[in-house]
Amino acid sequence: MTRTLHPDDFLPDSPTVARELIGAILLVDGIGGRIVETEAYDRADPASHTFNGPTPRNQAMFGPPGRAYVYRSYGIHWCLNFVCREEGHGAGVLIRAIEPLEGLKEMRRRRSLDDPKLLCAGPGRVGEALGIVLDMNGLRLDRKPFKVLARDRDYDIVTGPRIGISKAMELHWRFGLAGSPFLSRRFSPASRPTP
DNA sequence: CGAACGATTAGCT
DNA sequence: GCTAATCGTTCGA
Repeated sequence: MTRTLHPDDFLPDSPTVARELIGAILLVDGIGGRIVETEAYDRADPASHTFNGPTPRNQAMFGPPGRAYVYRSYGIHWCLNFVCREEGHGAGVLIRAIEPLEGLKEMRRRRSLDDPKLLCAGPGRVGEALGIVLDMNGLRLDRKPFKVLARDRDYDIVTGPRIGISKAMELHWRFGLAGSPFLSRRFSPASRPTP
């Protein structure tokens, strides 16, 4: 039995939410799959878009929890985050990789790619496969076009430093489903499953 | 107003 | 492993 996540489920700190999201199902207009990799960001976090306070781009992250924060990465890719904490805090979770389960045909068409292991293995790839666009910025995650279902059981989780950043490398705020073939990158062998 | 810089990816060595 | 591609955001002058 699965439960649709409610905005209140996103009130805890972002590393806690990022960990809870491993194994959850994310669908956009019915297309998507199981979340297998996430990263947490917080206001008091030099690597976060919100570190220097509110700007036009990051306003959604300072809005209420349980909403989408969509941003353009490297002028090319649309990346999806889930806003966490109480309104005004500025925290969120980046969705970095998904195990494709629903709408494989449409995802393959959007990505011009067959290999399911590469369809959603990275935040930009997730954005392309799920059809994320800027119009979705700020939308509630418990309403169309989104559907987010809580994980149906416990999963073994691995952690490590976040990818593609140069600050706060000491924070191990990247979370992954242990052994998943759908990760954007392997976790360091030194990273061990956590309880 | 100009310029540097990315929470990345694909393609090549 | 290395780098070009590509453009909106952000910050300093």
